[in-house]
Amino acid sequence: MFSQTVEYAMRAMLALATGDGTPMTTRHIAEVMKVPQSYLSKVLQSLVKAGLVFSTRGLKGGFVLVKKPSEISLLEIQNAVNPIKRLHSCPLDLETHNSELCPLHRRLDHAMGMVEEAFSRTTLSEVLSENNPCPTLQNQLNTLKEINQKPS
Amino acid sequence: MFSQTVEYAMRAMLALATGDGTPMTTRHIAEVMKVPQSYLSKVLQSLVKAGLVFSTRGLKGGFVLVKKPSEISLLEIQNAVNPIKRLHSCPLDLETHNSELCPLHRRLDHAMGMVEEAFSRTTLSEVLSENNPCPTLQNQLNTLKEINQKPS
DNA sequence: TATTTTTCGGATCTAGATATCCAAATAAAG
DNA sequence: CTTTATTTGGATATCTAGATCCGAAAAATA
Repeated sequence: MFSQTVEYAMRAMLALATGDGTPMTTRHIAEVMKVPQSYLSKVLQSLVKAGLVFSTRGLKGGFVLVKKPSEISLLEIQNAVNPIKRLHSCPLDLETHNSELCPLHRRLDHAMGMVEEAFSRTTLSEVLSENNPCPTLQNQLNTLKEINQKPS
Repeated sequence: MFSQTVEYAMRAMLALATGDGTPMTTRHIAEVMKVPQSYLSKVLQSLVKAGLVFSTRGLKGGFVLVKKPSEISLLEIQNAVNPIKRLHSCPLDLETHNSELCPLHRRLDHAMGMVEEAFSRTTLSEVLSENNPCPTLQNQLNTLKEINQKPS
């Protein structure tokens, strides 16, 4: 139901949210978050264009978040790479600008609205703050933190 | 967010729900519901395979609902053509069969769950029963009823 | 300045969703 | 039995998401 690109974008943003302010490279994010590197490169470009991420080229370059993790919602990420298209008029008759939706599309739009709202209420820091018995993602993030702390 | 195929399937099921028990042809549904006929033909085949619709070939043939409109939910239609894939384990580590999801995928799965529930609570007859100031879909359905009533 | 590391942007490839077309099977009706 | 109307299923075409590759631009460092 959610595109693969959105999944990758959210993983990448979570990775960046564990950062310390120094740029994080595509390669690092890709390895730890298990995202195909060459495609992640495109996803990150979208996030830059959307204004969620700042990039610097060259040696010691990479990506950092523009805002604090507590100020970035899942909805912003979703909309940056794959905007949710809410319904404003019945697709059966696109020419009339009716303010009301038909019963079917009111239901469909309402479902999208629920997702939008849930995503808008969830921030990156909220996701990161949760202690979870399922270790998979947490492990990836911890690994990333260790890599960041080592000057290598 | 919802596939075009799901949209077509729901329109077709609504059309069939206005029927009187005599088979309705692909062409009729396609014209009134403004769905590409040749593609609708494939969508209807999916609905038949899923057991939601019964088909008869030949002259006077067409499609009828297997159950009453009040017993058919939007979720059944969605799942017939494009099943919602709930998350049961973190996609980052598919091998472990963890019962718990990581914080990110718990959120994503929860959003899908809300949609599933909303769709499961909505039946075709519920959608049809709503009076709506926006006429578009209602017009299509009324047109269809008139066509059905005429022996032509 | 030369070297190294990185993002950027364009070209391309692949797979799946969307869509079309047609011959074969099936059923009703003359 | 023939004709007509219909679904079925296969082949195929088109479009978009997902994914890869590479040269050019940019930045740090020696």
